[in-house]
Amino acid sequence: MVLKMPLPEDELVKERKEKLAQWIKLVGNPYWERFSPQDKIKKIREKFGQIKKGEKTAVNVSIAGRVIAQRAHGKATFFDLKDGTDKIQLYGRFDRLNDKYELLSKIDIGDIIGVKGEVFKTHTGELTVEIEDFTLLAKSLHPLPEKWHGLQDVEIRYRKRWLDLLVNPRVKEIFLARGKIVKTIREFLDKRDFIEVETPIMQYVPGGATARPFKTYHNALGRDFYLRIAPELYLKKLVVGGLEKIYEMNKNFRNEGIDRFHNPEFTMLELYQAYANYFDIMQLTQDIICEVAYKLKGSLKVQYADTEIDFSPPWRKITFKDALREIGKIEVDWTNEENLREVAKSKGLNVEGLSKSQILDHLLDKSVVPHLIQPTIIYDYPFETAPLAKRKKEDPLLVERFELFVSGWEIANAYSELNDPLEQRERLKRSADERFIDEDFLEALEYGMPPTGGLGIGIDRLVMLFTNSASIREVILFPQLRPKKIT
RNA sequence: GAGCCGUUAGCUCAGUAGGUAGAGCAUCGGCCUUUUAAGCCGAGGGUCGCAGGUUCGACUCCUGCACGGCUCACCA
Repeated sequence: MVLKMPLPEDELVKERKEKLAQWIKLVGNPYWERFSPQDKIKKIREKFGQIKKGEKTAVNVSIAGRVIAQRAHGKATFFDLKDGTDKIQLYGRFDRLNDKYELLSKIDIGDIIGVKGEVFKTHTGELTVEIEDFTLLAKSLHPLPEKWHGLQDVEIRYRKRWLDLLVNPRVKEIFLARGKIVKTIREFLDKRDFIEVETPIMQYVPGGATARPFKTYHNALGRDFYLRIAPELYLKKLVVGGLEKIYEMNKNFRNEGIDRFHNPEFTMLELYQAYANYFDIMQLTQDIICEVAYKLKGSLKVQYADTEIDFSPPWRKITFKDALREIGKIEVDWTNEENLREVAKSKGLNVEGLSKSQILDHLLDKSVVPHLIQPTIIYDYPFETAPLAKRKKEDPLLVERFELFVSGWEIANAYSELNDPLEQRERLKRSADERFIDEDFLEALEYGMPPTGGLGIGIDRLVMLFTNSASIREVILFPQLRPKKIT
């Protein structure tokens, strides 16, 4: 399978290559040029935005960026130049540039140039830099997508994200927001004395969840590895080691279906706090997400699609049992497996070959979760649904677990960690594939892990919510697509 | 994995009840020294996703395939 498409030698590319060759002959190799812009366009706009129409500033600036539009008028030419901060109009005139004006006509849309010149405002009120000198720094050998409609083809947008970012301003906004969300979370946790750690992505035993893993092979060690499906077990080993407040912003890999909520590699925040339980973690989750909303939107109300989501605390909290009954309209005694299966069937679920915990999950997913538009916490799950969670003292058939749902999706999953090593061994044996039991983890627990609260937040979905994105692919820079086969 | 929809110029899109294609932007040439989706005149650019089939003739109809989107299934 050929993954790389050769540059199509179409007319447009040929023309630009010829222009580059001409430029090298006349001026020199642009790729060797150096240019240190002293100014940023946004700053220039802030400083001079208010000057009058036709006013000249006598202030020279030096800026660099990409040409995104051109309007030639014979002996005068306008360009729009975009740097990392903003865009501004350039104006070049023959009687100022003389011989160099001819070179200016060799500049194409897409080229990266450095410019020195005076800031002024045109008669029509457009803040402009009059070109006194300019340098080509990189030639664009391909035409840019159209200025007005941008790049619409989602497939090209994802495969050639550089183009998407260049011409679709909203895309840049999404990823700036993503960066800000992640930064906000880090700052929040740092302030509360959490330590950021990194644990192995290549694991011998893929634990902490039950998704299908990706497999790989290490030559020198001569054995298989799995890409992690969750960092959970490693993080708890660190809690045993005395790191009492830790988090990892972790990429996970799950070998499952791809849809608008699932990418094979995705980002989670996982954190652990010793001497906390799931109620402490509920509070923490609420605090983190409210902080994100404030920092990003300046408000706890967020528009998603045609719904306003209000993160104002306290969030609705309801037990698993009540959620099934009140929201899902399901009356079931799940301690009676017969009854559970019957009820699930009557709700249209195909329960063939499903375990009890899977049926419980499906019941919740089908009948309850879609109704949870405003932030809702469901807590006290049947113990079968979470083999790493601690049982409730008052009702050992339940575990101290909660999940946060917003907009009908799961955003966070958390529990009081099971720290009884003997029970943990039993619970894992019962629920997991023998091969996938991490003995090191169990041994670590045997040394004694303090009572601990743990939390996982799906970062991609959180970013979807806060950027009003319909698909996870919109918030991942390079989402997974099939390689395009070229014959 | 299944169903539905999509794929036409570099980009955004029309189109043919079956007679081998158009526009705008971009590009090239000409005019134009304050335009800004600049304007005016002219030009080039397409194996209509790929491969078969039906037909005198397929971009159009049929089948298969590829890639993408949505829905479902799968999925801690």
